[in-house]
Parts: sequence; C-alpha cells; structure tokens
Amino acid sequence: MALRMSTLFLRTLREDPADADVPSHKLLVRAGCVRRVAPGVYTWLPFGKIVLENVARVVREEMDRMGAQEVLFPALLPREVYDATGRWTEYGDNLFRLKDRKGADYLLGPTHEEMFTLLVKSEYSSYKDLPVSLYQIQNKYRDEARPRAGILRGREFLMKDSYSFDLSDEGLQASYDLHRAAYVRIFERLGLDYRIVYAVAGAMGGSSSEEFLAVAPSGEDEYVSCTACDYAANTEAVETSAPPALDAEHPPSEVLDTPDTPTIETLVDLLRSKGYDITAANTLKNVVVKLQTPGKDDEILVVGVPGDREVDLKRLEANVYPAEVAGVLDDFSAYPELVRGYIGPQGLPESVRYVVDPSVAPGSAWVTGANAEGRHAVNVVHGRDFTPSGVVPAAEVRAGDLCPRCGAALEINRGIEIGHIFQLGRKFADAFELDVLGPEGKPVRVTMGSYGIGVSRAVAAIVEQHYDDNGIVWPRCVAPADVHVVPVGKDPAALEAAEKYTVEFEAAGLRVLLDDRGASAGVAFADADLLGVPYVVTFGRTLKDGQAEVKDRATGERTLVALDDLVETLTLR
RNA sequence: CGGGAUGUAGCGCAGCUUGGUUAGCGCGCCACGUUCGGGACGUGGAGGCCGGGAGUUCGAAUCUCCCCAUCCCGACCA
Repeated sequence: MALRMSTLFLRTLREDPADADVPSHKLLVRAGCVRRVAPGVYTWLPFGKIVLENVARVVREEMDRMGAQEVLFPALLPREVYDATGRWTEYGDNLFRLKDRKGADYLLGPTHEEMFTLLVKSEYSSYKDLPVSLYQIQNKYRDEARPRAGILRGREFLMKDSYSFDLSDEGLQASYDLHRAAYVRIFERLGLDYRIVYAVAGAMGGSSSEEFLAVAPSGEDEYVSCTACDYAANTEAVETSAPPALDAEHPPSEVLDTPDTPTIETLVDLLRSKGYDITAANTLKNVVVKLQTPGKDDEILVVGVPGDREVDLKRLEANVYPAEVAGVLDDFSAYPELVRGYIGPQGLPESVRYVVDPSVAPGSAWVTGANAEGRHAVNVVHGRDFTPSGVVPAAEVRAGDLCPRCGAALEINRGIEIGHIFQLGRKFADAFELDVLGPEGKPVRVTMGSYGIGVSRAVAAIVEQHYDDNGIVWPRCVAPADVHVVPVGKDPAALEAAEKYTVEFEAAGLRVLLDDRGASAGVAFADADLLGVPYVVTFGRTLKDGQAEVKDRATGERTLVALDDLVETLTLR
C-alpha cells in the first residue's frame, strides 16, 4: 500500500532542532524519522522505521546468504551469565543494571558473547556440528557516559551481532573471511563509502581485528590511510615502522646545566641560544603514565617519545593490554626518584619500567633529562647509554607520517564505526569450557569469532553521506519509497492522475509515497526534498500535454515524461 | 568526572542588563474566506507551573542562593 501523506504519522520540521549539530541528527528529526525520548534514546516514527527495517533486511539477507542462522536472545539477562566472564564487574558504569522484585540482579545486554557461547555449549557437543555461525538483530543497551549526535551514539541501539564457532584456527580464519565478505556486500548495497581498517582487539581479547568505517567528518573514529597503497588503520592501531638501527659514532654523552627548562619548548629555546642546532624532534620526552591492571596494584610506566610529539594515551593503551592507562601522573610525591621535567632514561632505577616508541631507534642520540633538577644530557644514545625494557607504539600519529607497508605518506580522516569483525579466539570458550568431542574421542576447545554491525547507526551513517542543503537523499536500496508522487495545482485532474499512477506504479512493484495532503506546491516540493525519496513525480500543469515531471532527487535533474512511459521510465532506473 | 553553553507554547526564538498592566514573535495547529508549480494571504482562535526549590521585594521570567536537566568539548567507551 502506498504511503499516503494525508494520514501518514509524519510531521516535518522547517527548522533544525536546537539540540542537534551533526547533519544526520538534524535531518532525521526534521524529516520525521526519529524523536528523542531521553539522552541517547530515540523513538522511530513510521517513516524512519521503514528505513531501519530496510537496512536490517539487507543485513539479514547477506547474513543468511553466507550461511549464518538467526536467533533472538532476550535483552534482559540475569547477572550470573556475566559473572562467569567477570564482565558484571569489568563493564562498570556502562552496564544498565536492574533488580527484579526478589532483589535478584539483572542487566540489559550490552553485547551477547556469553549468551551465544552458552547456547552453543548447551546444544552442541560434537565436532561434526561445527563450524556454525549464529546471529541476531537486537537492541543493545550501554549507559554511555556521553551519548551524542542523535542516533549515531545512543544508549539503546539496534545491532546485528554474530559469532562463529570453529574447531581450529584455520576454521576461524575461514569464518572470519566469510563474514568479512558478507560485510563488504552489505555496505556496498547500503550505498556507503567505507574503509576497512586495522583495529585493536582491545578489551575483547583475541587477535585479528578490522573495523568498517563510514567516511564522515562527524565520525568519532580517526584512521590513517596510505596515499599510495591500500594500508588503512585506526590511529590507535597504526603500526610504526621502526627506523633502521643506526651505528653512527656519537660523542660521549654530556650533562649540561639547563635551569628552568621543565618543558620541551623551554629546553629547545635555551639550547639553541647556547648554539646547539637542535629542534624538539631531537629531544626525548619522557612521560610518566599510570597503569591499572584488573586484579593488580597500580603501577607507573615511563614512556619515551620524540619531543615534538604527544603521547597518544589511547594508542598506548591499545598496546599495553590488559592494563589500562589511567592518565598522566601529576603527583610525583610518591616517586622521589623521578625528577619532574628532567627525567631521562639513563640511570633510572631498575624499579622504574621504561619503554620507548618505535621511532626512538636503537643507535639514535637524544637530548633528554639528566634526572636532576635543572639539568639535561646531550648525546644520550639508545643502546649505549640506556636500554629500554620494551618498545611500545605510543607517539601520536600525524598526517604525513610514513606508511609502515610502503613508506608513502599517510593521511588522517574520520569515520563512523559501522562494523567490526574480530577473531575472539578461546577467551569465552575458556570461560564457559565450551568443548566438543573431537574425532579422536577427546574434547576440543572451540574457537570463536565476533562480528557486529550497528544497524541504527548505519541509518545515521547513510544520511551523513547522502544529504544536501535541502534534505536527505536516500539511496534507493534503503529509501522509504521508490517514488514520491506530488499532485500540484487546483485542477482536480492533478490529484486524479496522481491517484491513478500511484496504483499503476505499485502494480509495477514500485513503492510509492503519495502527497495527497492538498498542500501548496512550495510545501509539497520542500517536503519532497527533505524526505529524500529518490524520484519525485509531479502531476500538474504538464498534464495537458500528456506529461509528468520526473525529478531525480540526487542530481536535481528534471525531465518531462509522457504519461504512458512513466512506469517504464521509473522501473528501469 | 573536568571545562563551556543553554533551559520561556508542539518546534525555533525574543524579553532578563535597568523587577512593575493580561509574557511576546515566527513556524506549526483549529475555523472561515481568498490563493494554487518552489515553504501564499486575510480575519478569528486554541495552546505557557517562564526547568525546580528556597530567598530578597509591596511586586520576580527578570535579582540572590541551591538543585535538576539538556547540548557541546575533553576524559571514558565490544
């Protein structure tokens, strides 16, 4: 049945909502797709709900096609399941928790690894049953510290999550590849411009991990991509190719008096005034960070990076897992051996863990602190004067840095994370002792992959990439209708023709949005632009010539088409 | 959790500095009439605990204090 605007539960807004600032948020509200209920919680109105269902349909079709099977877990889950993996505690404030009338703890599922693992454990017990991939499309709940950008980052959101179960690492790789290929098909069909980038496995454990990022300036994720080859990675996960070890001869290191130079800038200024030809890039900055590891005492870590770069705490954290980086140390009172502003790697006590960014190459010489108030050392050589206990990528990544694969320049852009695939490995299988009986009659521990698509977020991502000054421009595949029929003018023949061709279009399999409100032409056209249906067919003054006007919403191109050719013209597109 | 901004009709806003009739404008909504291919016009309507509480005052949307909420930036975030 055609969507009739006279009765459709839809109210378009002429002005942007005051609380929105990203395009998708403004447009989805103005076009009557969503309404805010609470921070990060939205109602889907009929027009938007159709789009959401269309996206879900594409996801479902491709998941089914790759052989995954759909299930549906409850969103309301008992605490016990999350206790088994420790996540009732680990998830912290982000978990929506509640109690039933008896006082028993429940939660609203933020993700469903535990449930899938338990389900397979309870039903399957033989190697003959594997591999298997299961998925669901369901609301997730996360009490985000700061929901933002409308449905781009909500506290309740619709997500497709799937899990693969395999006997071997090779099997897991095959399941991963199948998912990856399915995701490519899904995002192609959705009309999204996206990049597949290397990601950090992070708190989920596991190894190989890639994110699908929809390219958008409003995106929250920053990624690098090579201007020459196809390397792309989340900035947290960028590999830094270590410069080759240098074996040049350096003069012996020497300690200088450098009063009042606690920062790189003051140090460089002072040394240049004394005739040393150095820049911030020649200095070795040593930053003290606090590490917290679940179940362990807090500790500190000193990280050495070139002085012209900041430490990227997210990137550092991605490389010290499972420890978390709790921030930069600001109270040095408990560490008298560390001289704030004048820390150097040479002569640090054994008890202090010291690591360097890969860009601090073995054999390179640095200007750095001398571990004494107001003193620095020059010609401090990595490998001669100090030996770090490890190499950890921690320096901020910048546009123009070199690609770790081919050496060309990297660029930095932003994207919206619409999909994430990774090889979980045996973390959850271990937690639940998920084994199947192998062909030799002995139990085999199952290995898992985890794969997610933000369905509601994808709707916002699509809008972020498909809009203009006048409104949304839906890709045909997810559009709420194929054709928007607009009768215009006071001649009743216009509405009659609109009604007649609505029937014909539908008979030809087209989905129709009919503007039978009797609104003025300006209102009807403006709403058509805002609502973004791919083709707008206007019946009006051209009827007397036996024609209607067909407008392509994306290009703005308008063509007059003979009434008899309308159905053919629109179905061919 | 830190920084900033904002709360007045369904939506977008003005009024607050300098307290004083019945709190105003645009959009939207209702009725009637005119209009009818790019957000038309007229007339008449409906719609407000001015975020909440306490205070100052003869009198508070307006001044003071406290609280709450929302948005943005940061921290945080399978």
